[in-house]
Amino acid sequence: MRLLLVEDDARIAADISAVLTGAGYTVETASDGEDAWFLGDTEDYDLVVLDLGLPGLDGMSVLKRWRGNGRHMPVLVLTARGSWAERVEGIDAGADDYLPKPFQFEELLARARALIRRSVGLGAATIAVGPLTIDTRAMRVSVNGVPQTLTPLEYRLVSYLGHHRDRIVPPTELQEHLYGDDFSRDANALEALVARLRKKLGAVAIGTRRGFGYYMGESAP
Amino acid sequence: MRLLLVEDDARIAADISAVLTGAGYTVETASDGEDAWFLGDTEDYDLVVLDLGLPGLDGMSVLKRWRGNGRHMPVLVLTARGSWAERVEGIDAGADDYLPKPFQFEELLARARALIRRSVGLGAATIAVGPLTIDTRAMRVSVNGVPQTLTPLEYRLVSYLGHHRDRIVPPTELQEHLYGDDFSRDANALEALVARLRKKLGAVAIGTRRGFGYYMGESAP
DNA sequence: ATGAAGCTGACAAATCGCTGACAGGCGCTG
DNA sequence: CAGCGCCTGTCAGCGATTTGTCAGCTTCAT
Repeated sequence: MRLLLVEDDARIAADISAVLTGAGYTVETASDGEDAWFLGDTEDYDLVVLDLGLPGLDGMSVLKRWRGNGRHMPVLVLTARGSWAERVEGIDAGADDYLPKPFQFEELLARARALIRRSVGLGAATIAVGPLTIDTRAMRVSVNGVPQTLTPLEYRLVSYLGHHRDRIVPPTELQEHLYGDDFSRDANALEALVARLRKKLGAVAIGTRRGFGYYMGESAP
Repeated sequence: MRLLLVEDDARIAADISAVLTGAGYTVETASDGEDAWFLGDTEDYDLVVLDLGLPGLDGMSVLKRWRGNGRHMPVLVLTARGSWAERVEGIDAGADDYLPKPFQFEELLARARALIRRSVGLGAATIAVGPLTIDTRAMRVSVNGVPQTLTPLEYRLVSYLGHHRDRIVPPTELQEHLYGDDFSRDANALEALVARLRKKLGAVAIGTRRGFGYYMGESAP
């Protein structure tokens, strides 16, 4: 299950992201309205968690634009407590549920589960890229039908690249996704991780475009 | 097995809850319609026991809303004796069974078992996984035909994993089903429980996928 | 040819899960 | 009510796995 988290406060975003990741979701984040709008419009998410107070384009406008463009993924809106006006406006704009801040993480998880279940049910659970099959429900990857044992971090990398197949993903984006904004790590950690993965999945599974990033599937010249 | 008990009279709720807990279920309670609706909408229960006379949102409306949102868990409704009108309305609203008050606790337990068994499918009272046999009616587990003595908590864990065989169950999900939404426990409690179980049932009974969760049955690489 | 970017194998650190021991709580019994 | 036994959570330590770091090597573009 793939989530988009839209939250401008980096610390809060990191916390929420950690909780959701821990619950088994693949989390991507956007910190301003433009980013959020672009990602929600071009990528497929199983759920969007949307904070309303954003720099640039505000959350409500982002939501309206998505719906206007026919994007129907469930959206969970984080509101200030008791802000009725916002809730009413949100309903009109197409929000599916609300969570007043501050909230318990357990409650966030519960609502996220409820929304995902209601909308997708089980959803398309596998992604196929070349010889690879990624089963997002069992969190398992097969090469030519042979299941592989991946570590959690390895799995997250494959999953992310799989969701962004045929696109070159810059290292910074991958680091952000894998490690959040914890910048303590050596840049080489990612390269080492890729090396280990290629050893398990075959060298062709992940491609490199020197100076730009990594990709799975076909990359344009 | 995780149950939601909806009952506004605190004394009655406590009694029923005690009986159900004693029968090996994890019971959570709601004392008004709003609570009940929210919990039933966001959490996964194997059965809901619903009293109709509630303050705030009444039981029948709660049930209708759940069904309207696509929530299909079995619901056992507690009605006043001989209230035919209620029964008919309840059937339309999506209730699965009725129990006229006052009732014997044994009857409540019998109906609860029946509903849960029916919903799990197969109607089978026993689950077989590898060398294990789980008799859900007697709440007993056998290894190669040899009955084992399990504590209530141990049984619930085996039972849950058995119902979800061949699937990796994340620790968070297990905690939720074993302990309800009581989040106070140390993460290690679950590990300790698994260790005790493996000692009784054999090390192979429960598998671990490091970083992902536990499973019973086939999920090996 | 040369420097930067990326790869790799070895090692070290951090993390995760397992286990045995212990203790508090609860119910049962005398 | 005290004493006992069982169930279960907590703690601390261990061992295995996972992940980060480092140093040296290869590859690629200019």
